Amino acid sequence: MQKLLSNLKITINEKLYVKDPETSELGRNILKNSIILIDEIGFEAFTFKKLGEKIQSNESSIYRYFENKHKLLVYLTSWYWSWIEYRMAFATTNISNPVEKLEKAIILVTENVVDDNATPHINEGILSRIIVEEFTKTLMTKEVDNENKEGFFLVYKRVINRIIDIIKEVNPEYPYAKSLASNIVEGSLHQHFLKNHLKTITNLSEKECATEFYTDMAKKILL
Amino acid sequence: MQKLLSNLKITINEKLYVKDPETSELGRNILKNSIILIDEIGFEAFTFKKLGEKIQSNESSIYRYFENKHKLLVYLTSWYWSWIEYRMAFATTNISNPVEKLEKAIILVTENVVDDNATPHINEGILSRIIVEEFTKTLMTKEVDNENKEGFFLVYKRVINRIIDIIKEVNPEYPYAKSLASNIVEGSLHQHFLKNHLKTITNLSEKECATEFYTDMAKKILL
DNA sequence: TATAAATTGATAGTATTACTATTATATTTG
DNA sequence: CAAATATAATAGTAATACTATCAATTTATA
Repeated sequence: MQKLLSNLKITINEKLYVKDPETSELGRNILKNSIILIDEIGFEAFTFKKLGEKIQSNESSIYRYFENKHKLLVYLTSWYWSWIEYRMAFATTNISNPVEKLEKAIILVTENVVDDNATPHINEGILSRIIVEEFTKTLMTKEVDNENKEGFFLVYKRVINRIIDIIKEVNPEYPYAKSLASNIVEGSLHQHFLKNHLKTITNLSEKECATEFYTDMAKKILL
Repeated sequence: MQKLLSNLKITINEKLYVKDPETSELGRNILKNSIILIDEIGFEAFTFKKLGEKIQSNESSIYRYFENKHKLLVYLTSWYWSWIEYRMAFATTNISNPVEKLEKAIILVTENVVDDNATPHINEGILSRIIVEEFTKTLMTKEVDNENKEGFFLVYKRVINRIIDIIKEVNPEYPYAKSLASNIVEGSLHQHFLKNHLKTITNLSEKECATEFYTDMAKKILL
């Protein structure tokens, strides 16, 4: 549980952890350094043993917080989408013009993320790199249907549903609001991946974000 | 659905295999059954030992064809994109109207794939399911930059480049031809994934394909 | 303050994975 | 028919992904 504003907390599905990592120093250390280590060596090479060495703690202690590294990754990605959802609620509230609301929402899911100093043990900038490189791996497993039933991806779906609702406000006649919303969110991650690794098949340049491309897309489709 | 010309052989980057699997019975058996087994149990659980048991051959024999399961998966996905590229060349050649050409290209990368009987050891229908569930994993590794230099993803990029060229023919003023093309190809895979697993955030229904959504998108953006 | 309870650390152990190496046995080809 | 090549069988290694046990330490509570 993380305080953002004084009264707002990020809550993560209890099934994702054995012991809530936000409740202890070791737990917060696991979160902080797993983000750094996954970013450094990639999720495939990441192990609890290596993390234990990094934080000068024991492998077995980490297992008391997370059953396995997959659930840790789902935890981290859930945290990220909660953080996006929270900021999206803020950014779009009290805006009456639906087009403007959509613009704000698209900015949030397409921009380059920088660290938000409100959470000392989570570096959102690094976490967003993990989202780009590893998020789809949390979905693309043989367990996805069971995990979906358990609510592992609820926050992610909630972010997309918020965008779906705004799209419907902008143009109630458009028949593919759901696909457009999920396409923008997932597509933006993919465009960021391409700009880092397969530069020839994206228009995004090194430090550019995907906002212009997807804002242009949404407006041409909906208006 | 077109058939491959009888004398046409799909050529794959030589760095992806130790011994060309197309040149022997065992090799073709590896290809055929790896597709079936990966589809059945998922790429994470797939091992050369299990494949050896399935084809009544030995783990060590499979290692003489492929260095590791990652390269086998890249081989299979390269095969798939070559097959798509070949059919796209056929489907779009001799069509003078760029919009019609784009429609044909979009159909090829968004439709539901059924087996093409021309290749007895590759079931394209099953292979396309693997593409939906596993393709991004071939890209999203820490080795992506090296492997990209080695040309592992050339065929995939060639398919996208073909679509980029058609988009430019349709509308030379549009500034995001590359991102639109890569978004359609990757996005279509993602929409198919969502219709199978996270149905609430896509408009595609069970047996529907992504053609309508992306054709509509391309036309609204480009025309 | 004493004691119980919970947390963490250290060590050991297991099954599986991802290979490599060796040798024997088929099969193909020249 | 001999030589070359391909495959099968077996063994072995290091790493991974855990589980279990027990001791040491910290924290809570009566």
